[in-house]
Amino acid sequence: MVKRQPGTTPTLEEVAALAGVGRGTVSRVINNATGVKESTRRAVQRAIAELGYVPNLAARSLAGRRADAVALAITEKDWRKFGEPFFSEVVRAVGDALADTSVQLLLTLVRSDAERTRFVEYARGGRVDGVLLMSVHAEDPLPDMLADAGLPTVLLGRRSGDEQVTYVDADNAGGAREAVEHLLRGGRRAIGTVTGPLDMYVAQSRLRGYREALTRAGIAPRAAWEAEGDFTEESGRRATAELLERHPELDAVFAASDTMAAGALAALRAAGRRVPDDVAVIGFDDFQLAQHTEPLLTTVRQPLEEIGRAMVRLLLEEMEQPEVAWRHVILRTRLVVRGSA
Amino acid sequence: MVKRQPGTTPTLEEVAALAGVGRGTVSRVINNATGVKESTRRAVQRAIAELGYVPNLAARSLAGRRADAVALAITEKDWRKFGEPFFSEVVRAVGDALADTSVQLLLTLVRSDAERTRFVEYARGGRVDGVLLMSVHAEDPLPDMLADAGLPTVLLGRRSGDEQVTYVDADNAGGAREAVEHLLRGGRRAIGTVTGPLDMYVAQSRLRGYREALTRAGIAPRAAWEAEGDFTEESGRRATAELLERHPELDAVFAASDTMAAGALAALRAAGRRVPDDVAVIGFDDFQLAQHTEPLLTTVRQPLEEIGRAMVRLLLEEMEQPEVAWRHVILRTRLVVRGSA
DNA sequence: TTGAAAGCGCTAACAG
DNA sequence: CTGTTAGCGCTTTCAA
Repeated sequence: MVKRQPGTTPTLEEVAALAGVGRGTVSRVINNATGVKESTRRAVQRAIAELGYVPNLAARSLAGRRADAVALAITEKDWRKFGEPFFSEVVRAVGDALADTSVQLLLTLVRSDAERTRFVEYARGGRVDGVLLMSVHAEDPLPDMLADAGLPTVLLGRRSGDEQVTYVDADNAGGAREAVEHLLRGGRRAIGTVTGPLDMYVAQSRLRGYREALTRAGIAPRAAWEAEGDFTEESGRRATAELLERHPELDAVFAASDTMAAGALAALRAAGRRVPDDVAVIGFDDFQLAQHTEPLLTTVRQPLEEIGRAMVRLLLEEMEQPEVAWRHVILRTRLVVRGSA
Repeated sequence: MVKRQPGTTPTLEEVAALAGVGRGTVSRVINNATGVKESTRRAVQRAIAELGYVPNLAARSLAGRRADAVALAITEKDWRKFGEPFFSEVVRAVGDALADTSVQLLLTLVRSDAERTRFVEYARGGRVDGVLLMSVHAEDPLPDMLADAGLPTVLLGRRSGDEQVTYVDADNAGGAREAVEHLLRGGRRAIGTVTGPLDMYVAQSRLRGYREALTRAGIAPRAAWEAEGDFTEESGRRATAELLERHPELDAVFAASDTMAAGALAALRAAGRRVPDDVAVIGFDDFQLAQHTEPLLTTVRQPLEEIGRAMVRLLLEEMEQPEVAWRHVILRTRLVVRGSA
């Protein structure tokens, strides 16, 4: 690695010389500052065009202490998950939220300790104005490392009930409760659930919502009606198959993710059950992939667009109000009824 | 957006003061330069630890004209493709290739003209040392914009036969030829193909390889045996179904991607054909997802790990030898025989 | 409305 | 081996 041909890139100074103005004036023009005579502005712009000038961002951030970039770090050792719709949809949502700003979105992978160290140095080094984190596991120290360094940081989802870092989350318990209440209204009573991995807070919350709904309806939750998955389709299939075998009397299943709901459907059909006449299925829609499941599937919709927007908004607030220790935003989910579950 | 609390972050100067040395010495220590007495080195490191010092990267790149970061830009309007294994595998491969360097990998999305402009300014602004591009469409001006700006740029795949930007590609024609030759050796004669989108060079190359194999075997290629897909599973299914309907005599199918091969398998089975007794299928393995297809499927393996390494290597060469206009590397594919196709 | 000047924090030469 | 110095290219006062 060696310096790119020096002198090749025109500097602000050269633009100023060509336009016959001072450097300050050129700076004002490229930053759209007010108080520049229209004629000089045009002269400067002509010079910029002639030289093909592009501002050096390193110099700009050094002088202006702003990077005009934010990182979206993906901290997932299991790289296969990167391909999942949930991830790409979140990336899209955040990208859309930043679409008409001048802030460059940088996705980074943080899979190992070495990568974590490198990323923290990168972020603390002032190359980004803030960091968005998704898919953070409960034991991950990265959020605290960043927050302690004074970097604006926003999590998607929380690591525990008393997360001490700014986050955006969906109302997981409420959404799950609503789903199960829908089943109850439809006359179902023996409702099982396929949970997410229970070391994740999101999975705990959805399970809690499921139990609350049953309790409120006067039905005592039964551990035997709960089977744990890991948010993959295969786990949904397996967990549902187990559930059915142990409890043929189940007349509905609440799956804590859309992917697992797809697996649940497959398992039910494989077992010769009709859906939903025989057994109804509701999933928690992580990623708006309704078209991949079935039209008869009623789901709880997690508003990823809004989550993306909220993350960006919180990040801006973090930057502007460093006196706030942290803030939390919970977004409402929505029950989407399709078919007659 | 507002400056992060100024003065909050210790500078190299403060470290030097605390350690009682000059700034140059501190710089040497943090850059692992040789020629520093062990005792002073330790003193400096103690000061660094005490202050929690982290180098300011903007200042470093300004002074040193190096960003220590490279961008991997994903120029794909159709964002769904981001979730495909090919993409995530390439990202992983490049990430692995950079794993034990101090170079930070930054993924960026370039979906619109606005994003393209923003990214070019970012890259030209000196925030990255080079750019890797994947999934570049034939008409995309981005590679030329970057290369013209003097930025080291490496494409994954080429846009045409005489690509004038550095790229890494697989031997698509050779791989396809090998696949078809394998079918011929197995006694198949009526071999159809499902091609990729023919406005992409990679699809043209694989089609060419297919035709060459037939020609060499004394079989005249027939347009009617060729059906166009778009690298998706669904298109593979549809194209294969068409092929079979028009030409029930086909005894083998070469699919120009693994995804389409999966679709081809489904179509064959739906049509009641047995695989491979009745009709054999070979796919071009973009993404090493063999486990998702079938054990009986023989594939052409595209070496993504090596492609990632080669891209990184070429990028480094671009940086070191700006006098080379461009360079091309074609990697060998490998026929992986599973089952009896 | 504009020019001049003072840094931003670091690297790299150059003296010692 | 180590301190000093001169920038890197830009933003931002401060005068004019």
